[in-house]
Amino acid sequence: MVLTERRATILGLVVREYVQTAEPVSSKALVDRRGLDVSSATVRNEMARLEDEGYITHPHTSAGRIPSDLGYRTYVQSLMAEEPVGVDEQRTITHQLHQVAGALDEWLSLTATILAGAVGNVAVVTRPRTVTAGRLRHLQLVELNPDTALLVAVMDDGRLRQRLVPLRMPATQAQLQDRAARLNARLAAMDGAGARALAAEMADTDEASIVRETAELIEEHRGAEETYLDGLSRALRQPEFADPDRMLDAVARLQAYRLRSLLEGAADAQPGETRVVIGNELAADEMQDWSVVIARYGDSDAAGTVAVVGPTRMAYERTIPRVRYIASLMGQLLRDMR
Amino acid sequence: MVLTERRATILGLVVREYVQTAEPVSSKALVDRRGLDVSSATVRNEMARLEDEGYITHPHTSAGRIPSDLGYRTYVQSLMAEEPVGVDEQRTITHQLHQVAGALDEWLSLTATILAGAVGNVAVVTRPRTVTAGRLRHLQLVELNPDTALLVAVMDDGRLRQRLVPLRMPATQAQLQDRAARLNARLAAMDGAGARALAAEMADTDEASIVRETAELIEEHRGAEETYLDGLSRALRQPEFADPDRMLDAVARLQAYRLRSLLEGAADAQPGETRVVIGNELAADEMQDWSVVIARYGDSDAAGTVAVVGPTRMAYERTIPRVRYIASLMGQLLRDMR
DNA sequence: TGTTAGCACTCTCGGGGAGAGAGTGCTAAC
DNA sequence: GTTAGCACTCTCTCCCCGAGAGTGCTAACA
Repeated sequence: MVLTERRATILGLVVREYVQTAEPVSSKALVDRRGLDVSSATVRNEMARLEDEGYITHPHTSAGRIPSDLGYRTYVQSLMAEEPVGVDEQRTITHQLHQVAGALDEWLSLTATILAGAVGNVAVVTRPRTVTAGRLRHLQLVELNPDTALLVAVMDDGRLRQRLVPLRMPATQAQLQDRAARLNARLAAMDGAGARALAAEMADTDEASIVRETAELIEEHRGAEETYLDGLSRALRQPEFADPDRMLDAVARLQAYRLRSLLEGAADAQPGETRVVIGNELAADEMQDWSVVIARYGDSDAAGTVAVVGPTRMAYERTIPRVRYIASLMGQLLRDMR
Repeated sequence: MVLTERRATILGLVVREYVQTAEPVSSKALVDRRGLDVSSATVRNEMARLEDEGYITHPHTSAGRIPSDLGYRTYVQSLMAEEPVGVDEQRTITHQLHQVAGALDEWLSLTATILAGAVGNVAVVTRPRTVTAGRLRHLQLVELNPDTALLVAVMDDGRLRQRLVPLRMPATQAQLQDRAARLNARLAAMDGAGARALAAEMADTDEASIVRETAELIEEHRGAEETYLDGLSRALRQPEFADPDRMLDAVARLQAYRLRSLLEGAADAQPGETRVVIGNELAADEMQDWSVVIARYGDSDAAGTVAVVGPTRMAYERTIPRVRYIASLMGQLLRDMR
């Protein structure tokens, strides 16, 4: 059964009104506040049909309607008009972003803060990862004391990893420098397995153990995903968290490391594409009240994720374009960096 | 007016009982559950005196007593018997800690998690900083593409900082290497001001701009404090946060960057010393319901902070020795690293 | 003089209406 | 197909009341 035009209008109004007020929407409220030119009785009839078809529900008999997940989905898919990011807002955002150009991690964390502020929900940003994700670009050895050196690895996604390595033979900085240069020649662009293989075929010297440590660093790096999150305390002010149990639940759930499963859903998305996952569409059973708006940024060389996480009652028409905008900005900045 | 022995006993019992139950403590409860061998009427008399002297208070006429900040202070100072960290607990902790030896940042974040788990409150750990805090140990240049290099600075506290530098003259990795070696000779152990002065007296070349960027990195690094925090969602389960407003307030307040003022109070503490700051002793007016147990770890070369933050109703006898134990472990590990 | 039993008093907390209000679904008329 | 009217349902809030917990005071006792 396809939605008649009027029912679609009413559904749209129900969603907008509910998103704004967080109260079940009555037929009368729609007529009075949204200027429908039919009577509330007609609206009630239509609402009953919408409920039959699964777009809205009833918390109890004498309450207004709230959108179901299907209702939100339909709204996002075909009823909503996106609210574009205004010129002023664009200017503010780019201005804030350019404050810290140069240091990727500060820049990512700032992006999460800006996005969270723009949409009033929790924002998550992941550091861009290269497709190969885990090849060495360069390594360096720094003398700390006669029998310890600091091994610094620059990975192909521009991230650094460090580790202390004990030296059996004391070495000066100049000697370490030479050694690093030699190893760079052999290890450049290698992945963990390659480095491991190389270490295996070397004699048991300090150099072999450095190669072994490097292999470990590379593999460690492959698995590590760095996420930046902000906006929690503001998101918790929303009425869905008025109950302390729910609030506690949200806090526990939004620990960065638990978000991964939420973000995985968009791993295959193309940069430029923005996905919306609503309520029961989320794989995680215990997150049925949540929605995620998610986009990938970057290009075929290196890509990361930007997302907004919040209750299903979310201002999708604001959130979606803002996630998209931030993602495109980040893609641009990432290109500029190279 | 000095506390009589019996009043001291009663105060101690009130604190212990209240910490355990989170309910105001009645005279009857003390006699029944804590085995005092006087009548509840006598206890009531003593409680009235304790209240006159400011050690305990009354939420309302017909409720039991709860400790005041002075009551907790007295308890911590002279009534409490510390609950030592058991052998099993020690083993568990050291075992967990040794899982990640080698990578300082993972190790710090794990420490926060372990401590939070051990005391059931929020734990905060800061990365050790050197006293000079902001001298360069070593710099390195890595070629990214013909006109950009990655500047990697190893700071004297072992932390890395990176920045992209544009090159006017394209350079190969080998050339960059030479350049880095030359600059290292001139910049070694310099602070930000020194590097800045050096840049000023150099001709306007790529090298000068690298030195300038390095100066900025050093100064940036000086100001940066890295804090690791864990245990929030567990701490929020305590009854003091049953009210959603209070919970929200706590979440907003415990954002890592707001904790600095709390931790500053112990900046002058010696490693080995554990400080307790209770309620109104905290400088921050809006944190009067909170207590902080704090210790410094490290030595005269490099030191950081370990702290537990929670409601004034805190199991001090458990928390204090655990903070101290973790701090001493960290000091040890830090020594081993060098 | 310190301790204790007894008792009146105070305050909170939870449950149980009761009434107001909001909103629906249905019916009948237009 | 639309609408007015109306009975009905359900929640929400307020208020009241009784139970219970705990105190402070007084007077008796050791």
